[in-house]
Amino acid sequence: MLQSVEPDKAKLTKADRTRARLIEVAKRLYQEHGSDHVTVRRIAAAAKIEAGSIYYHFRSREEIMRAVLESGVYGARDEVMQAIAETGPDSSPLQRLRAALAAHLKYTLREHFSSRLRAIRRLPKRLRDRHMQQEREYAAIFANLLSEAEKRGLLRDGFDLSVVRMLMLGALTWTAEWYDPEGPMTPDDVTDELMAMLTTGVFRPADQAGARTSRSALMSGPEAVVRGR
Amino acid sequence: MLQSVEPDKAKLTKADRTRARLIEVAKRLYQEHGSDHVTVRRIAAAAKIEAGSIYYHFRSREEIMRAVLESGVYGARDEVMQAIAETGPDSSPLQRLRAALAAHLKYTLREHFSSRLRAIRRLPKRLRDRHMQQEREYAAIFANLLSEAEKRGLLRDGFDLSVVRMLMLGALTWTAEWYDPEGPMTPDDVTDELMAMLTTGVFRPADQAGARTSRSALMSGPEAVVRGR
DNA sequence: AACAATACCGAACATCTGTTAGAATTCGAC
DNA sequence: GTCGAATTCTAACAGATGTTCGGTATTGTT
Repeated sequence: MLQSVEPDKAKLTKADRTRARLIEVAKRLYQEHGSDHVTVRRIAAAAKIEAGSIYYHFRSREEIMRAVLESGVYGARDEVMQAIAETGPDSSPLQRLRAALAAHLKYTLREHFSSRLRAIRRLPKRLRDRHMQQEREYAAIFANLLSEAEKRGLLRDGFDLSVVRMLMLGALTWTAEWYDPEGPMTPDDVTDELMAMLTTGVFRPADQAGARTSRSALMSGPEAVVRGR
Repeated sequence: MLQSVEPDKAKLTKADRTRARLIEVAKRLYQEHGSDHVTVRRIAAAAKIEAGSIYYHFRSREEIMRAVLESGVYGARDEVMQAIAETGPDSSPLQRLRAALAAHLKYTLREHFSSRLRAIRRLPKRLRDRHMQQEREYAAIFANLLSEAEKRGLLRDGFDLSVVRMLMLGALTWTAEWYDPEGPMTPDDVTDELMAMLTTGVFRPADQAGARTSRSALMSGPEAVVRGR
C-alpha cells in the first residue's frame, strides 16, 4: 500500500484504521456472497459501525469496491515480488518466474478473486481506468520476467510473449474456479504442472503438423517446429 | 436445450417463446451491465413485458439467472461439438482438440462470459449443484478428447490430464478478460498460440532442472523429461 | 362462436437501497 | 481538564427491489 512506500508519517490515524477495516470486511463479504447482496448496510454491520458513518470514509459505494480491488492488486503484487526476492540474487529467470507464478496462484486461491473480474467491466470509467492501470503494473512484473528469460535465450522463438503471459496467468487465475483444497494437489503442485507443460509441452512431438491449421510447420529435428507469422 | 433432445413435441407454445426471449434478454443485460443492476424490472422492460408477468415463467429472480447460465453451457456445448464434428471422421484427436478449443474460445469471447463465474459460487446450493453438473458434462467433452489422444500415444507421460484440461480451458476462458477484438490477433491465432505452447513448450529444453523444485528431472534425449510422481 | 386454458397486466406489498445532514460523541494536543 | 477537530451516530429521504395476486386479455380447440 501507500504506507509501505512512505512510512515516515507513522501517524496511523483512527480513520485510517477503520477505513482499512472496512476494506477488509467488504472484501470478505464480496468473496462469501456475490457482489450482489453486498450492501453498504451489510458492510457497515459487519464492521460494527452504522451505515451512515461509511460515508465519512468513502465517497460512494463504488468507491469501496474500487478500494477493495486496489487492495487486491497491491496485495498480490507485494506477495509476488516478495516471492521473487526470496529466490535470491543468483536465481535463474525461470526460477523467478516459477516463484512468481506460485505466489500469484496462492494469493488468487486464498483471496478467491473472482471478485477481480466480477466488477471491472462495469465500473464508472474514471475508476476503471485507474484500476486497469494497476492491473497493467501487476502484469508488468511477469512481462519483465519473461523478457528477461528471453534475453538470456531461455525461450523458444516465435512466441508472442504478451499472449504467453496472459495465457499463463489466465490458466492460474482460473484455477480458483475449480481448485479443491481438500484434494491431493497443493497449489505448488499445480504450478509445477504448468511449468512442466511450458517446458516440454503436453503433446508428443511426432505428428504435430496435423494439429495446426494454417501455419507452416516444418522442421529439421523432431522438435524444431518453426512457427510462422 | 431439452427441445433438441426431445424434438417430437414440436409444439412451441407461446410461453416457451417468451421464456426464451427473457433468457436471451437477461443474458444480454448481464453482459452489458454487471449482474448488479440487472433487476427483474429491467429484464421485463427490455423484453417488453410487465415485471409481474415474469413470474409466470420463472419462480424467482435467481431462477432466471440459473436459466441464463444453463443456456450458456448448452450453447457452448453445441458449438464445440459441432466444431468437433466438422473436423470430419478421419481427423486426429489433436485436430479435434484444437477445433474444440477454438470453438470454446470463440463462444467465450462472443458471449463474454464473465457472467459464468460471477454467479456460480453464491447460488442457492440446489441450483448450483445442477449448474455444476452441467459444467462437468461440458468439461467431459474435453476430457474425452484428451484421453482419446492419450490412448493413441499422442501425449507425454506424467501429466495429470484433468489438471491439464483445467489449465487449458482456464487460459482460454480468461482470454475474455484481456482480448481486444480490435487488435491484430484473431481468436484462432490465440488458439494456435496455445496449441503451440502445448506442443513444443515455451522454454528451451537446455537447463530445465533448475526451474523445477522437487521433481526429479532426468532424461535420455534432450527432450525426454521424465516427470515423477 | 363459445369456452376453457393460457399468458399477461397492473397495482399493491413490505422491505431494502444508497445517500445526506445535522447532532452527538470521541479523540488528540495543549 | 479544555477546546477544537476528527469521527461516529441518528434519523430521515426518495426511490428501487423482489414478489404476490386478482383480474383481464389472448390463445387455440371444438
